[in-house]
Amino acid sequence: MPRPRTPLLDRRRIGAGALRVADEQGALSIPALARELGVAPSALYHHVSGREEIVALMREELTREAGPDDWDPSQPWEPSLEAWARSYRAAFAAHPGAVPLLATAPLAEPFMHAKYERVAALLLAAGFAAGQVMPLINALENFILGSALDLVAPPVMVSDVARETAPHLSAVLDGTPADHRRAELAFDTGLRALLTGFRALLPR
Amino acid sequence: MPRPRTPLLDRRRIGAGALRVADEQGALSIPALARELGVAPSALYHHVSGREEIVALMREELTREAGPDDWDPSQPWEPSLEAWARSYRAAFAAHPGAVPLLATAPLAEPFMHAKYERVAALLLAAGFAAGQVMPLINALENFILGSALDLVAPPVMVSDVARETAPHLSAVLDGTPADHRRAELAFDTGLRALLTGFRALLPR
DNA sequence: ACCTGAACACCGTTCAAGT
DNA sequence: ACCTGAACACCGTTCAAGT
Repeated sequence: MPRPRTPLLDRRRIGAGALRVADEQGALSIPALARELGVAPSALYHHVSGREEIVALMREELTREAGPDDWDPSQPWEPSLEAWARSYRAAFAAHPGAVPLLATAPLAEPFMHAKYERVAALLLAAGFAAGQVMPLINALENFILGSALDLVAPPVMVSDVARETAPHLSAVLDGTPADHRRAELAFDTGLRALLTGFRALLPR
Repeated sequence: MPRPRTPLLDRRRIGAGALRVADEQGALSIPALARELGVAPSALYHHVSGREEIVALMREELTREAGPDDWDPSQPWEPSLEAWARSYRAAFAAHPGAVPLLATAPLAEPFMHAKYERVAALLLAAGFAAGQVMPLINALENFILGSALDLVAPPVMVSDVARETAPHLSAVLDGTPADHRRAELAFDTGLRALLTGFRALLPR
């Protein structure tokens, strides 16, 4: 059935479909995506330039699902920035299978400008110098990206032999959760530390 | 020439060769690696189980190049931890083309135990609680990983149209370097903030 | 034990043909 | 404009054969 009266595909559907495929299979292939969308692989190339653009559409869809950042700009900067970081990471956490594909580049696409604009306004209003703001956002983003990858990291296993040669490592690992709370704890710890460090930069 | 008297390949050479290929081509393929090493692609499978293991060998080689962490354990924890983080990231920075391949998982391989052991010992000696140490290391590692990816991130471009809709973003971008110093600055800023935040966790 | 060369299934992309 | 089906170059991996 060539040329259906109402198009089977559009960029939005492609992005969302790719995200589903990556979620289910832990990887993305064009044939798998075409199957998911009920079309032939070649049909996709009428809407996107190639695989790379599909991944960009996945990022766009992910951001959409993260929801609007509707935080109140009159609120204090710290809880607002924290909420932004958490929702950003939560969006990744909702798609663990897609993380290795998506967390390899910051969401520096045009549709992200609105988000950056609000964060920049927030930090400027908080009293940070203009030259400080972008590095701060950048650093926080790096931490979030790395923490997203940490969501799908294999657990650190210390073998019994290593127990003798690495007593301190063994000791600190014993006191650390091995399940999903490990990554949560690392994220919480780092986020808190970053915010504390940011606060110390403000004039008093 | 099958079965040379002295083997053409070993795991060490494979890891180093793969790193060179990724550096030069920005990607790794088995045929390209085989060409680099002067063998047939199938020869590789006598030494590694597959592509995934080759990437693991690349990480191993990267760590080797980062050099031994020979910091003095009697030194204060903060400059030592900072030096560790910087050398870790510098290893990535030396192989920008390989970063997307390598920065997707923490170096949680067995050969990393020695490194973790020393950092754990350092932080315990500094007075951090046993339950705090692993989350701290984990958080720092996430930041380093994200910062490594940032090394190869496309520059954030704000078009002229966006200038009107995103005045704050435009303002803070004007005060930020667009070249390689952008990523340096973000890393320095985040690292400093993290260390400050860590310090605040210590009992006084 | 270590390498080659042929072979296989699969992938991303292109393009002529159909409506 | 939008989809199909055939086709192409390429990739990761396997395996029999050679020393």
